[in-house]
Amino acid sequence: MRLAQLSERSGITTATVKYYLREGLLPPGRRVTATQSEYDESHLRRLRLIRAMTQVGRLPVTTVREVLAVVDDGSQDQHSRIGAAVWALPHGNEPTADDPAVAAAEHTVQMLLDRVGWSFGRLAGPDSPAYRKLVGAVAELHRLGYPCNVENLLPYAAAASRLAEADLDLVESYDDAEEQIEAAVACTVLYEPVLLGLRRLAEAEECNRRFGTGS
Amino acid sequence: MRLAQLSERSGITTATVKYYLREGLLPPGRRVTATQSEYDESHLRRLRLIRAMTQVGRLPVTTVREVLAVVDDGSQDQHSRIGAAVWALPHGNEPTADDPAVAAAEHTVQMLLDRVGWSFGRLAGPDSPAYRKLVGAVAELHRLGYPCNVENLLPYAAAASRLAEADLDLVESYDDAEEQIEAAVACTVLYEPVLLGLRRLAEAEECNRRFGTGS
DNA sequence: TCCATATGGATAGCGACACTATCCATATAA
DNA sequence: TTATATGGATAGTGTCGCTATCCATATGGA
Repeated sequence: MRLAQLSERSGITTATVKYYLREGLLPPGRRVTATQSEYDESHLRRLRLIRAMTQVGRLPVTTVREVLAVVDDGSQDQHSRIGAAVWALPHGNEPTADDPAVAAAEHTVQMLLDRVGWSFGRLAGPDSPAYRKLVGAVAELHRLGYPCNVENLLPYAAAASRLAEADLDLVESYDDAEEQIEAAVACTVLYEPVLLGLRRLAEAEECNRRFGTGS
Repeated sequence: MRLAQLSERSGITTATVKYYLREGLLPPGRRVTATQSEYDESHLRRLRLIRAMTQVGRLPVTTVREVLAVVDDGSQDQHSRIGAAVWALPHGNEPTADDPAVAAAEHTVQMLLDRVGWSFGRLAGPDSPAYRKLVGAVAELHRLGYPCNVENLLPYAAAASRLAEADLDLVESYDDAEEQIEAAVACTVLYEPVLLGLRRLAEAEECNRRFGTGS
């Protein structure tokens, strides 16, 4: 498969594919002559993964590059790579240090994690993007004066726990190791808008149930 | 309170406050002379709400304007406004019509909603942003070849349902009508990164439990 | 053999967006 | 009186994800 066909089958313009090549998101094809390369199905899958992260997950390309580096890192064992790839995913504003709201948030999060008994090994330590992201979000809630204590967070943690089981089940349904990692990344990202959309629908439904006349 | 103090207490530069005034996100202050206005606590709360939506929710300003229009719309009753404000919140790429993946997604979503028994009145019909967002997300999963049938979605819907109860409980804990609406919007937006962060931590935890040696 | 077409590579430009900086006439507070 | 602040208008900035253009080389069908 050459560039034009790769572009056609993926629905991405050649200019954009070249851009991804340039940025190191898409590995170069197998050089068949000095000025031509051959691409295969793995390049198609990679393009899908890139689009999932950029278009759906709205991750900046630098983050995508970091995630893909982990996906491609053959020096780690399979399970570490799944964890590490998801590890690298989060984005968004990092919380600023030396902020009292951040310290309070960190405390809240620690109590929550104690309460639900998440031990996190090296995959989700206090330096992991997911943890930082969570602390930043809780800090923002504190800063804006909205309630966010352990009691408020518990239902969220319980929900997250059940979703993680479903997610990992789905990942384990793949046989190929490479596809498992890609699925872990893609599904983590792609199910986010699903989750947020369902939550909003559920809020509307609950609104109706509590207040609505139904009309 | 005048502009400089509003800026200082909110931590937003005067230039940006002026920008929000210009864009119609922040209502003008009470004109005290020809060249000066007086701002109050409601302006501070409004600024917090704007920042929650723009900084945390990453909503474009046009969307923020639409949401705030509903928040300020006195012609509707309280409960409709809560629903309507959350209704207007979603953003992101609208699914393109005449796409087979969208049709399939719509079918899947319909079956899911049947299954969980969400009736949605006028708050969450098939034209609501939340519904469109959900369909678009499911379509993207289909398009990229990842499994997303009713069975996959059920745990997500169940989780969303429980979270909605917690969210509405929190909203109802406010006494003031205006604050209830603001809290509904703010908490819907502000708890999103919390939820996504917890989900990623939970995935890491589940990864550890299934595969990890712990070390 | 010839030549339209495609390729990889490099570089510059674009459009959207959320601010940000500057300027100005007026008005206020010390 | 005079330094400072205000509302208002307008233009500029920086980031980011592409997109368009150009070019020397190579291919492959007539």
